[in-house]
Amino acid sequence: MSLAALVLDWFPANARDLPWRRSETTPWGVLVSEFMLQQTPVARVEPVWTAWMAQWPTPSALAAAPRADVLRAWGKLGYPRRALRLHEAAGVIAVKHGDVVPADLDALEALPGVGSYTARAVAAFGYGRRCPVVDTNVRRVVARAVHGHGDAGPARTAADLADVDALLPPGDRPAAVVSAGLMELGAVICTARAPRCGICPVHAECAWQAAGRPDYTGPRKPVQGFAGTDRQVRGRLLDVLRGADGPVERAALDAVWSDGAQRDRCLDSLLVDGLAEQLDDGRFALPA
DNA sequence: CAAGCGTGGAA
DNA sequence: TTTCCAAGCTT
Repeated sequence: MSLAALVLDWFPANARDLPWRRSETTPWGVLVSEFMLQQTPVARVEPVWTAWMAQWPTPSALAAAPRADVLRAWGKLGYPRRALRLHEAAGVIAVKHGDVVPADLDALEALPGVGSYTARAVAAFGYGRRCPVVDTNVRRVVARAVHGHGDAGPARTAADLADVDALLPPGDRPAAVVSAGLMELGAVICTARAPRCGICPVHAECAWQAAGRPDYTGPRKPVQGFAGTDRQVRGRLLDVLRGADGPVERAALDAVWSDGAQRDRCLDSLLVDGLAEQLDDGRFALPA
């Protein structure tokens, strides 16, 4: 039995019941979920996605909202520039695509905040197309099950796509199911640390098992620090703006970080990014 | 192309 | 406590 066939058997019966996977979810709902899931755990996304879709069920609905509302709804998901890009993308979809999320890869990738992964995920999960989807989960599953390595090394974009393309069955529907299944496998079974090989549906066909599960010896991705970085400072500044009912005095922002030079630099960068605005009276607020 | 971009749960 | 990591994108 092939890897794809094993995944095809396993996934429908074992898939987590995530709200964006339900049959009534629109491609717009899928796109929103993919934005939120970029570098962010499923558990944190679920409640935000549900509230978001209730408030903005279509691209045009989101596009009509003030950025401040969008940033508050995004809450503490992290990387708030994603929220602005989703807002922008919604505007493009509303005016250039008749309020319908495009199914075409090139049109999808032209949207702000949509790269190769997100475009392919929308095509596969939103439209049921046969379209190789390569994320960190899939790369790890392929590295192990196909290549017998302990983990995926640095991305090899074209080769990664070819690897996955070679796994997918020919039809749109089964290929889309396998794509979702490969991601699910990487998320819940073939995990980065402590993979659950004992209950893995692909165990019998896994090259890593066959090779005796050798350790990964390649280069490790350096883990990003956080404490003391601009990212932390920006997060604190934005948290003040999100939590305030209206504009805040500079003093309220000064209080969140003692290093004035770093604080000023971060506040400037938030203004540049469109995540904050300064009013004529000198106070600061989320953008209108 | 390497670096920068948030946040918080789990090991 | 510290470290690692979670469905990437942009410049």
